[in-house]
Amino acid sequence: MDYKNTLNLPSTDFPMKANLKSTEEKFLKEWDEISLYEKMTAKAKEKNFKTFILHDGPPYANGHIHLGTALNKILKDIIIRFKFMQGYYAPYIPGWDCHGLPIEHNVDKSLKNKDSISQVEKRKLCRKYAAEFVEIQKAEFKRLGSIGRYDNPYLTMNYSYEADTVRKMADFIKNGGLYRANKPIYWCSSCKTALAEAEVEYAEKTSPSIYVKFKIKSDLSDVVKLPEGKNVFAVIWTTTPWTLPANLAISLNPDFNYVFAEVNKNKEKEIYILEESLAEETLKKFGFKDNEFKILAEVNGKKLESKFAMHPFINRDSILILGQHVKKDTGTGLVHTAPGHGDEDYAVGLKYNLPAYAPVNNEGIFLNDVDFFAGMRVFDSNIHVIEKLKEIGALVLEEKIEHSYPHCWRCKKPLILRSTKQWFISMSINNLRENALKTVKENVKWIPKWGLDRISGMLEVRPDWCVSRQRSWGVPITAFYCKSCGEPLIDYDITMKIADEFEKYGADIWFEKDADYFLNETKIKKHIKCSKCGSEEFEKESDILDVWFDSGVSYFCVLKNDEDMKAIGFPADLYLEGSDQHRGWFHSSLLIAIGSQDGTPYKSVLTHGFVVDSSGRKMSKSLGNVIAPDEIINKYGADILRLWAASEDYKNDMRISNEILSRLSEGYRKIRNTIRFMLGNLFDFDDTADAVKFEDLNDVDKYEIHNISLLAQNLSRHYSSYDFHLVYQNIYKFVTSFSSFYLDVSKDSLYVEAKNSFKRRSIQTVLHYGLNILIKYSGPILPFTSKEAWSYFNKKNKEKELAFEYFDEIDENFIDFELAERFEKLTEIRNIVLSSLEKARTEKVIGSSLEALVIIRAAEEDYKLLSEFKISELKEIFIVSALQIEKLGTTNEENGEFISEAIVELAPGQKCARCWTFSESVGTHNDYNDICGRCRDVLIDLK
RNA sequence: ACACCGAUAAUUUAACCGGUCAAAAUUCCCGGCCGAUAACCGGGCAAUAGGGGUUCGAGUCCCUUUCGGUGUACCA
Repeated sequence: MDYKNTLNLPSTDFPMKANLKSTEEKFLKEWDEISLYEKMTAKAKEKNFKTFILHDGPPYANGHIHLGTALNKILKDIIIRFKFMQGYYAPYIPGWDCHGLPIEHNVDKSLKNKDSISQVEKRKLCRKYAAEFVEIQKAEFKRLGSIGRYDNPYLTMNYSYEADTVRKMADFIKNGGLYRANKPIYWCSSCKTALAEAEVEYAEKTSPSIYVKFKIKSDLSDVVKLPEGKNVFAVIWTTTPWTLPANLAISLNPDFNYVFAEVNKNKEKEIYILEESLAEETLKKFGFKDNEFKILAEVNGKKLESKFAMHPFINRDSILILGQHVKKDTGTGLVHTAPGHGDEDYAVGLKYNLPAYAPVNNEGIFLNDVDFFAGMRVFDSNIHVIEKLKEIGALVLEEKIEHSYPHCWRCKKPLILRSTKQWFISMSINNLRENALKTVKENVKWIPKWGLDRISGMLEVRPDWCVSRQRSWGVPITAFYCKSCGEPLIDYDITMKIADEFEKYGADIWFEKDADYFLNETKIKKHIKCSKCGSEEFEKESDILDVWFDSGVSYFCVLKNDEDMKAIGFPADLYLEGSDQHRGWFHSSLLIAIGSQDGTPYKSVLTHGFVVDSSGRKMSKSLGNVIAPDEIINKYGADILRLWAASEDYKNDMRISNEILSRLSEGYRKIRNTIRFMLGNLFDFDDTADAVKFEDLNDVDKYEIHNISLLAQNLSRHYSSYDFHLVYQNIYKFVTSFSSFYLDVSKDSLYVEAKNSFKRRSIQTVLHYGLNILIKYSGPILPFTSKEAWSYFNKKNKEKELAFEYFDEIDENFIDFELAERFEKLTEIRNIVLSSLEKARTEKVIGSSLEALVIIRAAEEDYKLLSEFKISELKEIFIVSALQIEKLGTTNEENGEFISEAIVELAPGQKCARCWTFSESVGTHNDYNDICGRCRDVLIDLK
């Protein structure tokens, strides 16, 4: 007879095969229909939960998302979902960075003739372009399972955001932090704009490396005694020959000593000035042999201050000045100084009242009044400058040098330093630098903690923030210039009024109306006059703000001014971005918030590493190792991608490859299958009617309740400290051990015992308890799979959506370490039994372990432990049909301890056709002669 | 150039403050089961990047080399 139908075999419709792609798409539609996120927030608000604010750093609205952005969004989503389930009100407002050069670039590229279009029209195109990518990325983020206020995100190009950006700038006008100056800044000749430090990339570049001699004009007799009639030269080194036309000085270090070396040059003797320690080496480099040069004298650098040299090819003096920036690791110890083309040059030039002379236009072309090189592009001119130097005999040596050189982050072309008039936010006014350094140390938790060192290091050395850009697509700097004298006018009240205009019409209005509109027609202020010349005619500033200012102001626009965030949003509990944002968004947000006296914008800052390939190299098109999120989602599903994001420690770089993903899918399948098996065994279980009280549970069951409760506590802890890889690790470890021990052991009772038997209900109670925890704690990481599992989980009073559920408090009574210890010791004995069974199996004594009779010859301690259990219990735990326990003699001594051993024989009796256990009771019943007594009782009961 | 981070079996992750033979799982190999079956169970193989040092004891601390990543930057 076939007894299969009399067993309680697992039954569930939860499919074994996930088919994630299509179920995910189905669920996304459902979530959209029921407005999942809105319901979650409404519910949390209603319950007056504590708040948790994760402020989204805006990705740039250009192009499709890549794995890096996907990783970031997934991590954020895990946190948001966890916080909600933990009973927080955790509103999440995603944002996008919409202004800026890259978008303007792409719009320019799409135009046939970019100069034929007005600024206003171009801005419209940029807005449209950005809006399109916001929609594309929004769909891509939602596809990852990310939830948030996607219906109403923050966009830096929203009118209200643009207005708030200007209002925040107004704070800097008011407190004097914003100033205008003519000084060297990074300039991209191709993009024709100034750039900030955050927009500069360093790349290897080959440059000329030349030594040039400047003839000394001044009389040096008061300093040093030299032979009459010899020309004296200051020898400098530079890698940017094109800056020589702008040379105004030569810098020496006041702490260095300089030698006068006589050299034999074409049978004539001339004298070179070089730094003492570098002289010999350098002269040899120039080709002079030991007997071809002679050191005549040595003087301190200070002595040469304010002497004059002659510019090699321009009729102008070059003054010798002193500066600490002169080093002796490279060069000659004499530094060519062009205050218009270098930071240090500018700084030292200030002391000597040298102008920031930079005769180069915005395309990087020499102005018309530059002798010899007018009209040339600066980098092209290098070779001509060298030619010129050769021609006039001023070139001492020419080489090539490979060095890292600043490049534009957008067009990847080399940058130049060029002094122009720009707007800056001062690091010193209002003690910005000092205050920022103080607050990052005292008020922010950095995870990992080296984040503090990183941002502090940057804050310590960074120059004033150049915030103006010579482009169209952005928020204008609301300054004016007097038409007759050029004096700038920038005013707090006017700016605040302009902000109101932006609120209504967007920043576009700045480009549509003329200066008069803002200054007079709007009645902002009447009859404004130039403070310098009294003229009433003004023109508008054409510069816009750095996009880092836009995004940096997000805490203000979103956390302080958004309807949903007001009063609860500031400061944020958490900022979470890639570790490159220490110089980006973390930095700009901080400077703005501190600079405008709003306080620290974040309480903690969490950073993650970058996505790299399986061998640890970064993904790049040229290496061909780029994987698109889309590809992974279609092949494996978003839950697998999320599991990947959770499974690795994101504080380091995150490796990804097809192999890694397919390994991960195995892990996923294990978790899914265990859930499925648990579901299958609960098909007839009603938790309110059938659950066994904890006190009454069998010991093994109590032991598992202990394990599960401990698991829940650990998971909660790891989630709270954002250690998702430990969450995954723990879930996974639990699932495998639970499956191979408890589930395996329980199968017999679950299948064979009567449906409503205590034993079966006791186990089901554990399964129900465990499944509830397993599904809930998988929720933040695997929202799709756990939603699906949840829908099959029969529990009274449960929410339809897992996302509406909360984690349950763990009853401390469920945790019993003493009990656990007993079972852990028992597990050791079980392992001995299992290995004996394995041996017997190899020897073909048995196949299934149920064919076995096990005789345990137990050592003293083990014997004591075993006698605390009933034989029937132990039989189940070892999954054998018969068991005998004996005390061990004196053999088997190892390290002075007695080790228990197990002997395996074929079990007596016959195999029960129903439960497969071997029993002597099989064949003793007339009514059911092929089954055991236990099964017979169950069947009789069934009737 | 400098600073910081990282490198654990074929793969991915563990190992608290330095403490016993470095823990899992997946892959692979061997076997069982055929009532979770594109499943389940048992067994086996296999690692601290290289070299030094501190220590009774080091994956863990220090130095160094290699590789990878990130950041900083006045190489004029």
